[in-house]
Amino acid sequence: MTIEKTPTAKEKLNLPTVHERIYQNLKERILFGGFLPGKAVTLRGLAEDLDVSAMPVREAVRRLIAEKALEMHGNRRVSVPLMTQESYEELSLSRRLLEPELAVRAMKNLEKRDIEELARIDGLIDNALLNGDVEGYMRGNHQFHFFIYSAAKSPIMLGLVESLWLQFGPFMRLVYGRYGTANLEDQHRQAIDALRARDEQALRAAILADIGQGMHFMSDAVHTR
Amino acid sequence: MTIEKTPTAKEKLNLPTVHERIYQNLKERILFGGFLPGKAVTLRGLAEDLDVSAMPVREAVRRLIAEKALEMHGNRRVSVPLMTQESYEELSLSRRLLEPELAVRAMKNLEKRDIEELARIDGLIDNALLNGDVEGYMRGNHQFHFFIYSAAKSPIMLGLVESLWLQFGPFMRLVYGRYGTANLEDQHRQAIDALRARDEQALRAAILADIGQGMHFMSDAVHTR
DNA sequence: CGCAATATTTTGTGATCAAAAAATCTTTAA
DNA sequence: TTAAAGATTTTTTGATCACAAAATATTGCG
Repeated sequence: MTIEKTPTAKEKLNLPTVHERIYQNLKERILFGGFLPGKAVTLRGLAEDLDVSAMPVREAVRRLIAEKALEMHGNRRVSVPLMTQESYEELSLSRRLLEPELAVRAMKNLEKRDIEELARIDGLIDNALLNGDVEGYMRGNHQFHFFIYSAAKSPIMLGLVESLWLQFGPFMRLVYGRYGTANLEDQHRQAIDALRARDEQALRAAILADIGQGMHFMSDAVHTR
Repeated sequence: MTIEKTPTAKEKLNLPTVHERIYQNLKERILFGGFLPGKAVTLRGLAEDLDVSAMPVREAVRRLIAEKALEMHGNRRVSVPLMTQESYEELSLSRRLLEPELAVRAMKNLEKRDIEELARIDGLIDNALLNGDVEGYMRGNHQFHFFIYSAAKSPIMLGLVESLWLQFGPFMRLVYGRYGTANLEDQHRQAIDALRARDEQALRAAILADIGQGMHFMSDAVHTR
């Protein structure tokens, strides 16, 4: 009988390194509202919160800086970036350039049951909207888009788009927290229909429309200050 | 009389931190041919080469991994990524989506004397091509493009494009090193003309043509293996 | 010779600490 | 009271080390 290597706790949870775990933790908070724009971030502070040494926090934070999810100032302080009109405009344009393309590339890989899964996620989003559950909406919306984009099997473009989402996450949370989710309507159905029909043009239009609504909502906030 | 703080060597050279200096060093090597695809990179090895401790090397390497300039494998080893047909295709598409847009955004900020500077850089490129100076060509080409793109004052899009260039740099160097630069023709003049005429459509076409030639040259190499 | 088992070396990871830089608080003088 | 000067604290940065995991080299056996 061969001796089975007993899986360590690490392996069970699929969390190979500490800095990776910290990275995922921080990324979630940035994407779904744990960190608001302007929030100061210190290595020591995070290390104490998360009960680890400064080293893995350092690696996770530097990675997020490289991904533009955090910002390092001239004085070496780190914070969650504020949204400016210029940044907002660039993010919006970049999304419109990349995301429809990614969706089209995904289309040929999305089977019937994948589209059912998307419909299920869309149901969760509707629910969150009804309940005014901002975090739930943001999680669902992210899941919906990246379920599609991941199917494109285009890791380079996916990485570009992930960086964009990290950059507007905190601001989006701020806006929805202030104005609520009541005015949001679910724009995902057209995308689902387009995927079912395998209609490339309709899919592009649907993704553009969805980006348009989300970003337009933020556009108001960035202009009125 | 006030006591002037004597500027340290660091400040003179504008190299605030060690890891920043290492980062710039590695980035140059990746962009212009110091590192070829597949090359293994170790923290201790680089630290010894550069005569610093492992720590700042670690930060620089992790940053480059986040920017997709280096690749970390499942076994935690780091290397310069190999080019695959899929990667090549994604890089090409991403460039075609982003760079013309960036050039158009730059156009309104490029004055007459900026365009003269571009013509000067283009002259250097011609020279390098004549002399079969691969590194000189790559440096000039990079300088030409990023002189334009930087004028767009669009840091987010610029960051996306920088990541793309880091990803094809090593492979481009490999290809040009193998096939020479004789077959390359200078495609920059149309871009300069379009900028002079402030013709947006012509500028888009010129940037697309330049991307097309550079990437097509690599395309041959990635298919024939 | 071929191949599996074992030993050695190499390498990334995480903790700890000293030094430098920046921010904050305190003091002092007009 | 206010603002500049000085002292204190906080924070990042870089070096060093122990440890674990992976790769490589060595040994031993058929």
